[in-house]
Amino acid sequence: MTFRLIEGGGSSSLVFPLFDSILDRTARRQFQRLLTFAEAKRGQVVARQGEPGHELLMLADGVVKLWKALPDERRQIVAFRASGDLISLHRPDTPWPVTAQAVSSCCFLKVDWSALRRLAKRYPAMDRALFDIASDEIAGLQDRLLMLGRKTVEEKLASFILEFCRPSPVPFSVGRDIHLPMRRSEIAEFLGLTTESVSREFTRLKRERIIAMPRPSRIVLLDRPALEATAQGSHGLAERLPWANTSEGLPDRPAHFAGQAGEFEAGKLCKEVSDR
Amino acid sequence: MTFRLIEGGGSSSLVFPLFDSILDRTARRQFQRLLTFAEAKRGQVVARQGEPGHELLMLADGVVKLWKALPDERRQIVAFRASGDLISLHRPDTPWPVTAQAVSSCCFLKVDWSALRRLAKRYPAMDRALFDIASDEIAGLQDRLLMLGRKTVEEKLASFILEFCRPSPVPFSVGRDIHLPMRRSEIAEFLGLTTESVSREFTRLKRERIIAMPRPSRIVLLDRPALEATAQGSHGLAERLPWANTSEGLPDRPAHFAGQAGEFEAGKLCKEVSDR
DNA sequence: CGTACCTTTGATTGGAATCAAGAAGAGTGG
DNA sequence: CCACTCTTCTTGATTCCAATCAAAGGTACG
Repeated sequence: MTFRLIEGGGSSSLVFPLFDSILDRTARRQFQRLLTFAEAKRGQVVARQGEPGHELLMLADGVVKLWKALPDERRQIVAFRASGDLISLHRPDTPWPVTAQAVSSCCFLKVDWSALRRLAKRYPAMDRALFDIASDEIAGLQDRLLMLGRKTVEEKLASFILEFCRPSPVPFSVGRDIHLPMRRSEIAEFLGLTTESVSREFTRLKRERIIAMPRPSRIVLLDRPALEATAQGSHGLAERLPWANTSEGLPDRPAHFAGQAGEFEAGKLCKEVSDR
Repeated sequence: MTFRLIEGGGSSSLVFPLFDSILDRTARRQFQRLLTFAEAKRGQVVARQGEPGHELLMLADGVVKLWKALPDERRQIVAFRASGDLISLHRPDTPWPVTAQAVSSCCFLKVDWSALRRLAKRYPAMDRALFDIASDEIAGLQDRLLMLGRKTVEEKLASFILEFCRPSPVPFSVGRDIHLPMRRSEIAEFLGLTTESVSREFTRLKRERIIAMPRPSRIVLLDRPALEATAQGSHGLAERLPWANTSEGLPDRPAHFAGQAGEFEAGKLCKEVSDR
């Protein structure tokens, strides 16, 4: 996939997929003037947890990892970012909630939050777009919670591999040959595992002809359905409970609400409640 | 804490903490007209994963759990919601990414997303408020990822207890006596553990005089500092590495960027990149 | 071509899950 | 108010999956 940051001609300048569709010609030009360009090499810390976060960072090329750590050296990678992604979504007035570090050579664009908000005042669609992006991020994080909390090693790794070949504008793929820019230890820190477990599971998938690995950083999908089945937890092939009936004793009702109180009328309904 | 939904008089109507501060008198009245009231008893499903999510739900009283499940019955509770919270933040046009189920008797308010967005067009501050809320949600989820991926049983439970006594307008507390509306199994599904592990750990904290439990659903904090230390992973009391020096071989630089290219000038910088 | 890091593989340990009862609450109806 | 029942919570014994410990290939890079 080719990502063209800014065209030389200056005519049909594709600023950033993010705001491109919602801004008109004038706004895009204004937006561009706010941008600052920056680069980082593998390993470099782009933003540190706790530091003030006045700027919105947009990754133009490369891969970045976002992580948090405990007092000892245990680390959890919270997300990987690829071209086109915003690096982090946090309130302008709050410090960075994570540390952002380059996994491969990166270049990105910076915008000052205050300037962006001034612009957003005239183009409210920007705020809505930001909310939509944040919502997608939330949905992704929720999926990852399920993965971290409940999946086994094999399910975790299968999910991981699939996550990086899913959308059409694939971040790391060339044909059916996927390039993994991150190290085993980084995959492990993303999945809540150890390097050894990741490695062992890669070998197992290789042995079972589900993937091939010409070299450690390169993956070829041989049996995508099998990988998808593994990711969802079809261990051997048994146990396939219809998961609808697991709701602890509650009648499996189709409707949303049973209480379904009538329409709410302002000033009429006076409901005072205290917790317990 | 007492939460007054709508005052009878109709004068100083406190709609919802969420939008109350950013809307003027007129807007608040308009907003109120959009609201619908609903209730749910313990165990009831309020919204089901996959169903269309045209409505924004705001919890007025009670506790709700949001969860996802794997094909087998493994479940992960993604969040608990208490009075004043939005139940879920997802794009208006997408289905519910989680299932929302009442943990205790609840009542809440519903707003149709389309109507809300129409209103937001005239009061853009609403969109910004939504983004801020979503950002907070993201930060919380990131913390939870670290917890699920890297913390031990004792650290998880300590974190959990602290999470429900932190903010001043405490959701479930009365004085120093905290009421837990959720069952052990629900705590386990939240922490990525089993019921037994949760129970065992509660007993351990009790034995070590860090908490007391007059009855299973009631907790008294006896030694908050000890609990906080446990939550952050101070096992015995040893190992207290300065975590700054863990960055894999990268010089622990204070600055953000080394590349720090000069100002970006539109139409001048033409950078074309392809992944690898 | 050597060196340093990364990855893989093997042997062993350990922590949380699982399996299995028992104890304590909560709710019900007499 | 008190049996009776059902659910939830606690505790114990055992198993098993992934972490840890340890060492031997591979890869990349100067």
